[in-house]
Order: sequence, then C-alpha cells, then structure tokens
Amino acid sequence: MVTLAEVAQHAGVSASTVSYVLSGKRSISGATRQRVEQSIRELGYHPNAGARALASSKSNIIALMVPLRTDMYVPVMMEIAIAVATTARLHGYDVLLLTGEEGPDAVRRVTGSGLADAMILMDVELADERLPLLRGTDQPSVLIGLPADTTGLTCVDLDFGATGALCVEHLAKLGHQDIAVIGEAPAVYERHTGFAERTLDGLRSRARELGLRVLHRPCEGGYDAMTMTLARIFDERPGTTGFVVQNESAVEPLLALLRQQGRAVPEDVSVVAVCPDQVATQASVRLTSVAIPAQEMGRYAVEHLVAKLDGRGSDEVVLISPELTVRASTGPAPSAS
Amino acid sequence: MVTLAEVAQHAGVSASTVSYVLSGKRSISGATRQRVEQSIRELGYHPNAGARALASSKSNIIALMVPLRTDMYVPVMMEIAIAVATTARLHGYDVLLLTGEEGPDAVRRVTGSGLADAMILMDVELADERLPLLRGTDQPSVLIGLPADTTGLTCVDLDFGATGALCVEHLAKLGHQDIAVIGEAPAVYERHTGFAERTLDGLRSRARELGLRVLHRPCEGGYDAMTMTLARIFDERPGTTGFVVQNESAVEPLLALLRQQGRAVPEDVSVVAVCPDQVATQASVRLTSVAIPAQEMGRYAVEHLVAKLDGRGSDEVVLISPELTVRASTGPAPSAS
DNA sequence: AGAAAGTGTCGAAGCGCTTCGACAACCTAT
DNA sequence: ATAGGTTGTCGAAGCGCTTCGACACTTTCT
Repeated sequence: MVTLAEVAQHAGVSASTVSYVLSGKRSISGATRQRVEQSIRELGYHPNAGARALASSKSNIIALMVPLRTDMYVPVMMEIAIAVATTARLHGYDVLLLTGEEGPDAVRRVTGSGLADAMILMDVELADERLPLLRGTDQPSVLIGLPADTTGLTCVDLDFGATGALCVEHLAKLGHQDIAVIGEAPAVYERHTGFAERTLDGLRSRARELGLRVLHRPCEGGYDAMTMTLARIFDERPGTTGFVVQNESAVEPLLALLRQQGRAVPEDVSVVAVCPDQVATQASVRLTSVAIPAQEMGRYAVEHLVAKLDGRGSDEVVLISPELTVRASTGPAPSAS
Repeated sequence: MVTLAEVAQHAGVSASTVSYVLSGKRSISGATRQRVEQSIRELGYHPNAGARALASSKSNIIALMVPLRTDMYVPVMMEIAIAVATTARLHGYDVLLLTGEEGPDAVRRVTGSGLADAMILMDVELADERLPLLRGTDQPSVLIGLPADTTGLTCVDLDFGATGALCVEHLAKLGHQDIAVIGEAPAVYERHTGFAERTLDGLRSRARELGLRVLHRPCEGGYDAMTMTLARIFDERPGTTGFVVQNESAVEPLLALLRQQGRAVPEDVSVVAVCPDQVATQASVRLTSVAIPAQEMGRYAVEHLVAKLDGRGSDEVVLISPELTVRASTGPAPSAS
C-alpha cells in the first residue's frame, strides 16, 4: 500500500505539502503541484480512507436507509438508490446501504461511529422512531417521504395530496362521476406510511369540491386480490367509471380483469395510475399517469446533504409538484359521450 | 463524541483493556468485563469507525457493485442487494453501494483506499474489465454471475445452462415440438452478459437431444416490442406451442397478446418463465417457472466473503441448481391431447 | 529603504483505535 | 519451597492522514 509519506519522498517534498496538493486548502506553486501529481500517478497512490476519516472526522460517506420489505414500489426504490449513489459520487461521496431492519439502532450506530457524514432515510412513517434521533444529532439528514411533524427536518417527496387532487380533476373533467381508488396493501396503511393517506386525502377533498363520489379500497397486488377488490367495487358502486390506482402491482391485474369483464379502457372506464413512467408506458394499455419522480428525489436529497455538509443549506420541506401525463387509458365518461 | 479513553477512565481501567473487552482477543476477568460494559452503556459509547479501520486495517465494509442500468431484472437486483445488506450485518459488516458507472476505477479506488475489505460484483460480463484487477489484488471478492474465465475467482450464479435445459425438458415431456424463446433485450446480448447466452445454449443443446425445434428471438420488454416479436414468431413457426420467457417485462405482454389472439394458456400454448417467484405468482396466469434464487445468491456471496476474510474458504464456482415449479401456464401440447 | 502583507513549504502534534511486549499476581507441579 | 506456566492488565508505539503554527522568502506600499 502506497502512503502519503512515500509520495512525499518520491516527489521530494514534505507530507503536508502532498496533503495540501490533494485538498487544495493551501496554495501550492505550479511546479510543486505538478511534481506531486506526477508522483501520485506513478506510484498509483490512493489516500487511505480510514486515516483520512480519523484525521479529518469526515468519512465522505452518505448512509442510505432503504426499507427492508420489498412488497412495494421496488423499482422506485431502486431508482432512488441508484440516483443517490450516482449523485453522491459526483460530489465525492460514497453510499452506505442500510436496511430498515436495524431501525433506530442503525441511526445511533452510524452517527455514533462516524461511519457516515450524513443520512438519507426512505420509507418514513408518520411517527417514525428514527426522527427524534435525527433531531438530536447535528449530522445532516434528508427524508424521502413526509412524517407528521417535520420541524427540524429536511424532507423531499412528491406532493401526494396534489397528486390525488390532480387525478380526480382529470377524471372530473372527462365527466366521470363515480371514482374508485385502488389503494396500497392494507399493511401500508397500518404502517402509517404517509404517502398513501396523503394521496387519499387530497383526492377526497378535491372530489368533494367537484361533487364526485369516491370509493376507496386497499388492495394487495396480484390477480386474486384484485379480483376480489374489483368485485366489491362494482357491487357497491355499479356506476363506477373512473379508477385511480396507486399500487403498481395492481395495475396489470386491474386492466386484465376489466378487459375480461368486457369493460373497455378507455371507452367504458378510465384508469389513472400513480407510478413510474416505465410502468405506465409498458402496461397493456398505455396509462394516463402521475409519475413518481424517483431520480429527482434521490438527486435532490444528495445535493441538499452536500450543501448542508458544506455549511450551506437549511432545513426545508420540498414537495415536488405532480405532473399528469395523458395517455391512452382515460377518456370521456360513457354517459358524457 | 465518547472515546475509548473516556470509557477506560470511567471504568477505571486502561484503554487497551477496554479494547480487549470489545474485541475479545484476550481474556478479561468477569468483574472487569462487566464494569467496562456498564461504562460503555452508560456513556453510550460507539467505537470510531475511522480510527478502527486505521489501526486494524480492516474497515468491516463490503462493497457491492450494482449495474447502473435499470433496464433489466430490477426486482432481482434489489432482492440481492437487500439480502447482501442483511446478511452482512449479521456478520458485523456494512455494505457500500457502488454503481457500475465508474467501472474498473471503482475497483481500484476501493481496494486502493481500504474503503472496503471485500467486494461483490453483480452484472458481470463475459470478459469484464474488472476481472484482471480482482485477480491482481489480495482483497477477496465474489461475482454474482459467471464470466468466461473463472480462474482465480469465486462466482455464484443460477445454473442457467441447466435452467434452459430444464425448461425445454418440461415442455418436451408435455409433448410440445415447436418452442419459441423470448429472450432478453438485444442490448443484453450485445453486452455479453453471460446468463442470457448460457440459458440459450443449455436450452438449444437439450432441445437437439430431444428433437425439438427452437426459435429464439430477443425482445425488449413492453407491449409494442412483444407484439412485433410474437407476430414474427407465429409467422415463421405457426406451429409454435411452447414458450420460454426470460425477460420479466415481456411476461405480461406475452400473456395478454396470446389471450387477445384467442390462444388459451395452457390449453393452446404453454409458457415457462425464468423469473422471481413473485412475478410468477402475480402474473395473470400463474406461471410455471424456474425461480431466480436472488436471496440465496446474495447470502452465499456474503458468507463466502466472510469466510475468506476469516482465512477460511477458497475460490470456487457455485452454480445453483434450477428448480422448476409447475403452475398453471403449462399443459399438454394440443396435438398430444 | 523599511515595514507590512502575502506565498509556499515544512515540522510536529494528534485524531481514536489496535496490538505487542512486559509484568505482576496467581496457580500448579515437582 | 521453587521453577514454570497461566491469567489479567497496562503502557507505549504506531496506523496514515490533516492541520496548525512557524518560517523563509518575495512582493507591495509608503
């Protein structure tokens, strides 16, 4: 292993000079800098991460806590994780992957050991146990998701309230009166992950303003669950013509079942999904959808963290405005045509 | 930040004693151990990761390199990543998430800086640029995937050759004569990621032995691509009754199109998929499939790495035997019934 | 011309931990 | 009782880096 001292010797300068060449924290003459850089290249020198962390008390690592369960929005999570890793590298940081499994202990461990300089938390629950710990440390953090109390925290998320409203507005404009909402799995609601409830709230209140009727049913993904859910919906509200789907793994089953029942999309019923664009464009009917801006959130989280670590930036809650893309799954309500 | 020295003082022992309590590398009397542990708890002590890494030249971090592109098997990757992170924690390691973006440089950086003690590489190409570097370092590594030359490397993967053979055997047993293989996107083949080719080879050679006809067509995911591909297949081989699908995002489109064309599954055509069980069970027809043992591979990779780091374990190539689960998408060939 | 300010470099201290050798204190076996 | 072995603890060195203050030298201003 090549050390700083060896580089220094090779270049005929002191160790501190090499260090300053590397960090740029003091001015170095062009000649010296070149000599040092040359030696670094020749010897194939890489600074030792541990020594660096010890001396500077900065690890240049950002911890990313992902949910353990893979029962929901897996592609979204992956996209965020990759955006985080890529953006972090751009700023000279590496990413430590933590699963939610350890819970609050992971936060303690990471902040206590100086393993990471900052944290990004995904899958935040409304009253998350990790939040008090984050507030009690001076280590910067960003939540992807929105807890009930955001004081002292920085959060990014899609504005799910507006998303719900946007979906219902679109359907209202097309003349639909009876809307069914295919929600996430019941477990998601029990866990009080905020986004599902926020979508629903936004959707309901806008529907009330517009005078639409809304029926909400949670739904596990897959065909069997969807079959049951759909049957119940048409049983209770036979006149349903608009669907809002928030569960990726319910999208395809819903389309298949509707088709099977002879209900044409979009002629008889319209479907709006909240899902990544990829899912929307690859479905059997190209779906009118509100995209989940996974990459944007990941990138923002890292950039905000880096700003904070540089002494810039402050706590804030950023809600990304939803954008609805009209595709082939929505059309005028049958009675309106 | 609480340090070892503070703990030592609080417990009335020397720093080295505390260190030995923590590591268990020397025997400590029960009384002392308890006093130290008590102090650790009271002060909320966490060893500093950087200092530890510097002094011991071990970071207790395993690097995981995931592919940057999210165009294929995303859920599989996520499952592996989570299994890796979880298993690693069980053994006292953390996981550093690297994207393939940096390529070979990432390997250099990580091994050079002592950031991680070991590496796991996913999405290995047949002649991967990173392999020479791995062979040239004494840092343990495990590949998930199988390159062309495995000398001096440890690899885990599903036995894709056997997987292909297994699929075709199953269809042969049911009397199918004409098999179509819906492969991965052309890009996957161009990239020479081994698994796609190995599946095909295994499948073809077994088909030859059994006297079946095989038509292979790569296919991007999604409906549009699938429509084209399927049209070509029935155009060239109208008698096709058996399908093997290796592209997750082609599964649902295929089923929908077959249905649409009035070809019943499994009465008219049979479909075997190579995909995670979750995809197989949630599809519109419960799919006969060979599972991709994502968790098992992730777990194995970590455990092998830990063994190597402990001085046990050696280089080896582990090919996991495929298991075919019969579900509702395969049945006797029409002419055979 | 001399003081003040800036430049470029170095030496040394120290970050918090691990680990080695040393050494008391205590057992055993002769 | 004494040599030899254990056992439990300590002190000190050192891992490779950053960073502070010091210092020589050059430039600029009055």
